[in-house]
Amino acid sequence: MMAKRTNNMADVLSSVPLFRKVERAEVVALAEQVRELQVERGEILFQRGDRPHGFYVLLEGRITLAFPSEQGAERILEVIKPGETFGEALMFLGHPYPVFSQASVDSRLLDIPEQAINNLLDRDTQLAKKMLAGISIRLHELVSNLEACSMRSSAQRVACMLQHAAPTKGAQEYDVQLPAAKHVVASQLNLTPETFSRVLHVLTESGLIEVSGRVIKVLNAEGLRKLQL
Amino acid sequence: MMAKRTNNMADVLSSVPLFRKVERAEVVALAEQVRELQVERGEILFQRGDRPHGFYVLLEGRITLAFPSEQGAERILEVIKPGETFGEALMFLGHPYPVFSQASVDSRLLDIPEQAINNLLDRDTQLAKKMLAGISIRLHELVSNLEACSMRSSAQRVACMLQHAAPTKGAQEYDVQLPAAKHVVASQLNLTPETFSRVLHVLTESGLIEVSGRVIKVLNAEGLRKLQL
DNA sequence: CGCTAACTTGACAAATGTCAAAACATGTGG
DNA sequence: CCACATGTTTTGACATTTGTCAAGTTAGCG
Repeated sequence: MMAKRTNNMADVLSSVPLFRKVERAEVVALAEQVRELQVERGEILFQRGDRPHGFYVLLEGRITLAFPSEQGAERILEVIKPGETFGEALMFLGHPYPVFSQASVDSRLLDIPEQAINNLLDRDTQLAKKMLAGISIRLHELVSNLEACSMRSSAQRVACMLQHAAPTKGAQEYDVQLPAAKHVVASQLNLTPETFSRVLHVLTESGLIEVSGRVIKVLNAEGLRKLQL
Repeated sequence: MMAKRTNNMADVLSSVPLFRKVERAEVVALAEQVRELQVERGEILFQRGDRPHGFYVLLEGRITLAFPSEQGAERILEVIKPGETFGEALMFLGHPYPVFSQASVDSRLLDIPEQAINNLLDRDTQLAKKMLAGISIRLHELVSNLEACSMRSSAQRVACMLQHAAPTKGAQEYDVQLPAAKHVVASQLNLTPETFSRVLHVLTESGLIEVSGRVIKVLNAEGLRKLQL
């Protein structure tokens, strides 16, 4: 029975990009040590200030990482999607989490203890490289985020986001489906919902986009790009 | 003669924290592949948009990483000090640099080619872990930076910086020597020099600090902390 | 329908940036 | 040691951007 669970878990682990190339024997050993978690919509996985004991892999659902604030005006830093991992960096450092994490829908995830991954890193250099790559991506995203915050106006940040959402690079017209409620998108762009709404209004006035609910039709990608100047 | 150079270089490499525990034979092999660079004050090491071929270790001097901007209003992201490495993350990703790097004083550094480090990572798992830790620190700093930008006012950012500069945690009175010209510090805090100056003025008025040139005397650390709320 | 939550709009306030000028340092050559 | 030239910092007046609060409006959903 236990072997069954372990085998299932090993299969699940192998389906995660990070562990795809790890040898079966290692995955099985790892499977013994991971814990599967279920969290409901709205539930907090960890609070800012908690100490990490490992890192997480999201299997299903959606987890937001955000900075808390007294008056509930949180700033959403990142939305984790299935297959992605989070919390590795803090685990390696042993620092308390600077953000809190909350499930925005019912979610299922794996909790990988530090010990387990540390052992595995000693035996699988490919895994180490993958983790290096994974953290590097995060780092790069943060740099972009910081650049957006410090070098760009609200309209430029929105334009930038719309360009990243283009289906093909260079497309002039396309539809963007916002991945979440407008106030969530606004928070990721470090804007208030009001400002976000006003920016969309202005871009509409200029004939660059059309908004209907959560779908934004980009009419003139070139025009958006020019805003960036 | 060549062996001499290699040996010297190996010694230099071993003195860098990242390579301290790497075996002598490996360090010697690495030494063959690294290049030492000299850059003069003001010289640009790489531009935003350049493709990375490896990463850098700063031996001597000071390198700033900054976002460029048309009107020269660059935003300094980070100042690299001797012993530190930079550019690893972008190397692993193969993405063009999002920042440019400039020597703020005459500097000496090592250029480690991607190949070399990749090979070494396959053989030294301790090195991999160290690099993971190094990139994690960077990531954590960026998160803090982003939090400061998006959750804190100018005065709070300055107060936060002054607290980090405390010699011992909890000290109530201490001197802070600014590490660079005020406009550089301002840029790191994502402030204009004018705003920075005004903030220092306000903090002085409130009796929290005293400013004389590049030395700031903190009179009441507790008061600074309360600003943060 | 009617309720709730999401979104928009308007009037206003606060924070920060811009530009220009003055004050202050700092180093150099006489 | 002075006087000048250069670069840095401060100050003031003002513009701009963005946030805040309150009141609508709209849109889903039971």
